[in-house]
Amino acid sequence: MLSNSRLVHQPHDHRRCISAALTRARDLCAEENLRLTPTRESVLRLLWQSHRPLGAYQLQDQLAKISGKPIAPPTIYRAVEFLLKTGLIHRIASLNAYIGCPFPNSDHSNLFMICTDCGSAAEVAHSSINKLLQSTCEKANFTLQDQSLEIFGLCPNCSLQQQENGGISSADKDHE
Amino acid sequence: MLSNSRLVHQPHDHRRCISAALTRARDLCAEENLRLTPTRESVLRLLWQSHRPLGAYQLQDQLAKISGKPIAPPTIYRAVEFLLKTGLIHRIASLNAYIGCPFPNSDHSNLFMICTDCGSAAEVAHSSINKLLQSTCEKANFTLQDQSLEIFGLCPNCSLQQQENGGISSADKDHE
DNA sequence: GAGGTTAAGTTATAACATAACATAAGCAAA
DNA sequence: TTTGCTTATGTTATGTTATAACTTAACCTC
Ligand SMILES: [Zn+2]
Ligand SMILES: [Zn+2]
Ligand SMILES: [Zn+2]
Ligand SMILES: [Zn+2]
Repeated sequence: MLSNSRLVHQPHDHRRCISAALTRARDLCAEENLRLTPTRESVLRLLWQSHRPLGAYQLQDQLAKISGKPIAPPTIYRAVEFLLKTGLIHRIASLNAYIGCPFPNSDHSNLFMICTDCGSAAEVAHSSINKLLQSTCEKANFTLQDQSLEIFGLCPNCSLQQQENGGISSADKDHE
Repeated sequence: MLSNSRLVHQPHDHRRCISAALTRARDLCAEENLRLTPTRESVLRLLWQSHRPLGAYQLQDQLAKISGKPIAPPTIYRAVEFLLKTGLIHRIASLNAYIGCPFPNSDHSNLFMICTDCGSAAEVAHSSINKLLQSTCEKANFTLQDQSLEIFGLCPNCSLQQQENGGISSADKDHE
């Protein structure tokens, strides 16, 4: 099981997450002759500012602030489309939001563990889940093409806090 | 594994699907003292007209046609909200669409097998997937609350047709 | 630097969803 | 059977997410 759950949900040097992601992105684009333009790179960087998924219009606001000029929705959606296609980010359908992929180019489960309290989302690549789904599909004569697995609950941090103080939200706390 | 995949993807007397669903709904609402009003029942019936998920505005159009008067979005969303809360339907996040639940009141996987060709969606309750997810969450100290599992591919029918004629879409064919 | 290709800017609008407030229907007790 | 409470619906407006269509600019190749 390839998981970044521990990393996401524990204090860590998040600058390293960001720089590693950007390096991976540059390498991958160089290899495949794709253009990681300034806009695309900015959107990717924004998505790596935290381990929480961001919506298109949050990206729009933040990019406008950074670049000091108004940004129209298509600009964001085009960057997002590119990053999705190259596998550098994922879309989380139940949130209408996007998040950086910690292991592009590897095998994927498209499984996300999303905290309903703090909003963080951890991607998990889990080969036994993939196998189980695959065999389920085979039994049903269903030709599997893609999957979207989103599970909701309390991340380790928020679980602990719930137990400790009886359920006071930590939604505004940040644990990058 | 409790699956209605076979039923969904094979020719069957679909009137029985509809009437069974409505009977279940009436019983369930009677038991729990909930009001299955005409609007709510109409929306449920519309969602059972086929095994394809319908969006809110498709429901709006169709309900308007049936009732002979314009219907505003809130009417649909309220009915949908009620049916979701009572477990009679599900939302399919990646499609922004809704579909009737074939086994309300049972244990759920919230797992849908969605055909990318004909659009049909079959719900599957799969205890080993649930167990696997549960144990995965436990290992990660993640407190599972809810899940949304959507897998995409070709249903048995469309798989066959692809093999036979080399990939001509059957999106406009109906196999209720 | 001409010409093709890809990306970004711009404007408008489609598609999905909810807020807020007014009205009506259902129901239980006075 | 009126009163008053609760729940459901009607109505209008608006918020949120996503894309269409067309123009301009940047990039790359020859
Ligand atoms: Zn990924
Ligand atoms: Zn959390
Ligand atoms: Zn169900
Ligand atoms: Zn099909």
